[in-house]
Amino acid sequence: MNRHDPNFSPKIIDVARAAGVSTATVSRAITNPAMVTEATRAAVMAAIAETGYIVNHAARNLRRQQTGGIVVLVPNLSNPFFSQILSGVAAVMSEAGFNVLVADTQQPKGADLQIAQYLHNNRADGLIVLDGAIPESLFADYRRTRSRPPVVFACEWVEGFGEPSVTIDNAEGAVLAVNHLIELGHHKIGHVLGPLDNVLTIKRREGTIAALEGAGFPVDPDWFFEGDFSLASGVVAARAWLATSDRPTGVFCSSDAMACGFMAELHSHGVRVPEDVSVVGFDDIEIAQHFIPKLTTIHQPRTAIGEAAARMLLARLSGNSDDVDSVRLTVELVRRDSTGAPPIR
Amino acid sequence: MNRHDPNFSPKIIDVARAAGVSTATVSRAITNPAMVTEATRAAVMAAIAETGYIVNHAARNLRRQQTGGIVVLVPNLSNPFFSQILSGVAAVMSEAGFNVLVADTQQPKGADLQIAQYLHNNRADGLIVLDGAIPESLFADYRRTRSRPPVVFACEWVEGFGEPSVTIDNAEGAVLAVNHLIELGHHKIGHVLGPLDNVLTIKRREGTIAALEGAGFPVDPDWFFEGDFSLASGVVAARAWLATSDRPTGVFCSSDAMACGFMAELHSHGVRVPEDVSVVGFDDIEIAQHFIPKLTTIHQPRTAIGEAAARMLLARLSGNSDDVDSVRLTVELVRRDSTGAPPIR
DNA sequence: ATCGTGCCTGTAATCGATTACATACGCGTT
DNA sequence: AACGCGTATGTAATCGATTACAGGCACGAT
Repeated sequence: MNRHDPNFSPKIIDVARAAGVSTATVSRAITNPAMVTEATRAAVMAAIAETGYIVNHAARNLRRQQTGGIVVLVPNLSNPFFSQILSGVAAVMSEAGFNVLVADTQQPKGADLQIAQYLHNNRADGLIVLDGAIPESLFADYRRTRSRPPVVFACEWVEGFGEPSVTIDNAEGAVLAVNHLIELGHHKIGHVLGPLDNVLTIKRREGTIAALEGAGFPVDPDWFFEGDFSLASGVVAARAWLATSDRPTGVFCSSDAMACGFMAELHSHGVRVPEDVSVVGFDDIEIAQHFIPKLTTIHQPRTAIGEAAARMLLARLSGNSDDVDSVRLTVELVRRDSTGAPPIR
Repeated sequence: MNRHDPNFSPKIIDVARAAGVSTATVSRAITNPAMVTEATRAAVMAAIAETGYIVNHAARNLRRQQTGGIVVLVPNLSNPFFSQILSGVAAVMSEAGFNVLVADTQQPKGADLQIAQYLHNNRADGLIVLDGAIPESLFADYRRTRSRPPVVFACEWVEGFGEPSVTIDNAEGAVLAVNHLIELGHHKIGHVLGPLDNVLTIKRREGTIAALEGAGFPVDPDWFFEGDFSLASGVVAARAWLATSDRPTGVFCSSDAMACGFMAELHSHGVRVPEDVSVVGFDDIEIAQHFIPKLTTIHQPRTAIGEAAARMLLARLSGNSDDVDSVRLTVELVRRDSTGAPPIR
């Protein structure tokens, strides 16, 4: 195996020889150009081009005591909501030269063990966590060491965990949604929730109740339907709504997916949106503006969330800033066709 | 920094000492249990548990001349279609102990360079490529070396590339869709295509034309609308359809997203589906069964595609099988509410 | 002329696990 | 008793880049 062998992959020593310098100089020319002369740098760069050298990351990482990658902990990769955040993360991170690893936290097979590994040690230099439901127990070791990789939460977070996060104002979003219904004249307002122990569910419910009470409207437990953010659970909620004797005329769903499932099921029972009932979603996923009717919803900037989280992690990795603070991005109401005045009864 | 320092992370030598053996034996006990005595193995395992040892992957990878990871080249991460395939890949790969790296092939910033790196060298042990539109030039180096990482295509592929793939029978899917419309009595059948240079577009168009010609029906170029698989392009196609004087009564869209955009736009112009026009999609994404009307479409097993691709790559990585053959998974027609008899004119 | 200072470069140790090679031991054969 | 063979283990080289440390050189100050 020499330089004419098609399998030959040049090492730093080959570049050094070609440039007539030492390996140390080559290394410096690559990672810290200011340390070498203009002339040497040029010679090294030429030698690199000539030999077709590419650094061996395993060797670099071993020596530098890092991994060159960050991992994103995603609950349910196949959910488009998360994949768009992942997209933002990947854009920023791969530009910064980091590998982006993904791990699905809801994978049945030993996901916990895998997550523990990522949290604990040397598979990744940092993590971005999109899942607020990581079991406490997994963090036990984490808190104990000081050499733990930095964590940034995005979207969801773990209350009281003490690591920075990039989130939106979920309560505010709910307030916007409910106030919109109130302004349209609705008096009886319902809410389709996500999983009860989910942080987003909790905040959005708080906002919903606050807006309702602020306007002096009833908060009827019969009008709160539990879901899990999925399309299918929106369908289930619609059936519950149909089975309610005194139905709310406006319904705020805690995700667009649930709103779509909700509307789809109502439609197949002959209930019209917005004539019979108004529906507001949350997220503004792509389909929202193309659904029939076009869905009024709370827009969250998903790609921006991912990018912000990535930049925050980058800041923490570069070390000079342990003072990174949590960021809260703004949400806004997007009025479309799924909301209107309540039916005149 | 000793074993009582909270930053101390045990090395293989610490385990070796704790177990009273050499590092070589520890290594063997971990990776090749059959090579050591029952008793030694137990002692090593106990020592590992006691010390809390976790292997340093950078060191292992350096020595083994591998990276421990595979990369998935995804065109547009935020597309739910791809993220679900990614999900299947991740499930299989992380269970097999591989890191799963993702890279978006459509990222503006030097994506090409990044892809070239992945193809060329030591960032990944293998790749799964979901994008059939990777520029030929990037493969130039790849073909030249024999030490290249194995590649498996999934969904899309590069014609004549000579690496195995996991695909569906796209032409067959199109035939199923068109025949369904024909059976319902449609005579004038249109087709909304993806990007013209896309392999899926090409195969699906071939199937469409074959089915049409097989039934002795006209293939009218005015009834073929170019799109790009996105919702937005479905909207554009609908406008084109509306502007056509002699409109097809049945339209087969090459993706569900386009079908939804198509139907949404028709709806806002007062055209009813399926009364005025029947629409068939392709993919069977989650929203298809909840859209209004529920979308008749061609189902593809996305998670299964990802899993199959991952297993195929695993087989190639384990080396013993350079004889892995391409796999073609079956598609099927799912009849829902967006298709019906053509209008009586 | 001598010394100090700063800049650039080279030598060699280092990161931590794997594995080629060497050794030691036990046991059955001749 | 000597030998061969197989199994289990240890010793030390190795993967390839980074970087601590040690020169060496030029230039200005004394």
